[in-house]
Amino acid sequence: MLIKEAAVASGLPAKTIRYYESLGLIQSRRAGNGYRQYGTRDVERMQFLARSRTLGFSLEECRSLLDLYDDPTRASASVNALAREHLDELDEKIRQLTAMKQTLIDLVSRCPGNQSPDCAILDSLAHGQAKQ
Amino acid sequence: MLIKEAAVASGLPAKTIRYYESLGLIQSRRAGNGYRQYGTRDVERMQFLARSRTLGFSLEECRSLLDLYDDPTRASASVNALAREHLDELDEKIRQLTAMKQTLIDLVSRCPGNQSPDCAILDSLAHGQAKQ
DNA sequence: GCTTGACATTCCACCGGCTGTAAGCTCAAA
DNA sequence: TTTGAGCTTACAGCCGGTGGAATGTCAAGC
Repeated sequence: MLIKEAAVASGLPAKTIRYYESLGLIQSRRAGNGYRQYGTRDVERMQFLARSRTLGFSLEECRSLLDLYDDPTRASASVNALAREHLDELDEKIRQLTAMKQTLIDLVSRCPGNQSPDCAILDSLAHGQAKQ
Repeated sequence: MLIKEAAVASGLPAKTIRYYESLGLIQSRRAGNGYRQYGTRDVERMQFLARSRTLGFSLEECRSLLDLYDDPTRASASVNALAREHLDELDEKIRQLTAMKQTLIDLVSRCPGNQSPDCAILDSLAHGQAKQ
């Protein structure tokens, strides 16, 4: 199949498939006219990448996951460790975003939100009085 | 004061101060030798930006916040609306990351994490069986 | 046979928010 | 006078794509 069909089948934009190939995450055969040609295995690989990205793995992590997937002698402990590390990264991001959110909720609650110029949000940004 | 002192005082790296100036978020006077010279007001502006960034506002949102800060005829409702929009963005990001986290927790719990190659994480990435 | 339109190709630029590096200028201290 | 720190500009790179230009290929319709 051609790239567009593979794109539809995998959920990755054609542009992204070419980009992933340039990074060595995907290979392709070429037809006589230079067009990329894909089979079921290729689409499965694309879906693997799409799902990994959906879980927030970086492309380098995706590369490691694909390497493990391709290696029949892998230990599931390796995959597990990679996933746990990513879980830690997710936790840290969630923690940071939640801290931002809480501070902002507090500020918004103390800003009258009317026609007056007085605003706890700007005061806090200007003078660092995030709390009280 | 010179850029390094302003950097220490504001918490922004000197490089970032120059970058913000290139975007028009900060202005600077120049001494005869071409060196940037900053005063207390400039450092306060940098701190304003640093705090806004800490809360996750984009640089364009920071620009709007600074514009409002500079405008004595502003309505706090404008600031409030900007903050609430950002709060929505934060909520959405947290929601996505939490969804990733939950899926990953589930997968990790079903991966033995031993020397065997069988792994629920890879199975799920390969065949989409995220649940069960 | 010719045109049209939907595909395909490569290559380069851009997004945000910096960060690193290189080449060169300025200045105070030893 | 020379060193070394600090300043300047300009360009490249990071991540994960996305957009666009210029060009090539192919099947269908006239």
